[in-house]
Amino acid sequence: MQFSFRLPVATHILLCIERFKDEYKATSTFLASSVNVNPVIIRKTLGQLKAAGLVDVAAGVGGAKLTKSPEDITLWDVFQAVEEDEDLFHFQENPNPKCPVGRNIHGVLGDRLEEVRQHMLADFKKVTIADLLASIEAKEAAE
Amino acid sequence: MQFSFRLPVATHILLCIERFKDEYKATSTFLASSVNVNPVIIRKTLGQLKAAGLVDVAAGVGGAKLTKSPEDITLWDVFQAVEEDEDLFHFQENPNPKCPVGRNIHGVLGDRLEEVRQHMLADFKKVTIADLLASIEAKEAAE
DNA sequence: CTTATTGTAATCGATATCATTACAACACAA
DNA sequence: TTGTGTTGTAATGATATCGATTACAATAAG
Repeated sequence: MQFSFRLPVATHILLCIERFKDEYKATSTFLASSVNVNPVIIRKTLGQLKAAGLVDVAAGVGGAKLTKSPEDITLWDVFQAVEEDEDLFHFQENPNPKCPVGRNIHGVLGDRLEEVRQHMLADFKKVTIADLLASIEAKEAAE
Repeated sequence: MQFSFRLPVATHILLCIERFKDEYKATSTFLASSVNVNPVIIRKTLGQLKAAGLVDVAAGVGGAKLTKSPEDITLWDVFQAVEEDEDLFHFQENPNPKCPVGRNIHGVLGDRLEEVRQHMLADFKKVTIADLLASIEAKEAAE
């Protein structure tokens, strides 16, 4: 069980926009060629990033730009933009209310799992687009 | 995007086995009536917990028992028993190798996300079946 | 008006999950 | 030995989600 491609794809998009901002217009076709997914997927994801206020997309003329500096965009922003804000795990809707375990498990286990999720979100906040771009440049320079 | 029912169901099973160990034989039918899923799901999950060494299941005569004390079983054990040990997110298989972002994103972003996953697993280790049972008893006593 | 692009809907195939039925294997008791 | 209750497992079906793809109206600029 895994999360979908969406966070990695959205992150890839933001990195490409920033990395090539002075060289290429960031159209869905251009971005699709780096990520290697269908341009429609790029447009949908770009739509989510736009709704979250992370990018501006030029209708008609084409191209996307970041609305903030890459130091100010974290994986948390990206995750919130492309994933539903929901529990980490599914819970059985109707456990047996006559069983002490059944009638309390959602509350008790759900609380613990929500804490885990909050830690995960806090971790996401520690990583910025600028960090990732710096790591990429470092790797490029290394070899 | 969420993880499946499996961790909550498996946890529910372990809690019921322990909670009712002196009152009822923990058959798949009995457990199914508390969790409210099909007994076959219980048997499959019980099979995973058995493979992970967390329970003994009596073939033929029926019933399951914990192999360790509930203080020594954590959500990490349960998670490992029922979920694949894989990346948290899918990555695009073939990003463009001619693009500096495309050829480095898996390495760079994958590393950060793996750290997040390790933190999540560490969080799971902090919660035991005994903790959860204590919380349930506390809730029961409260009202 | 032409051109390139975005935004969006619709459809398709693939995959995963859980529910359910069915049945052989098994352990124990009468 | 036979009967009963149970486990282990295979097979099937319904449902949901995801990503790929096609299609096309709306948009902006020359």
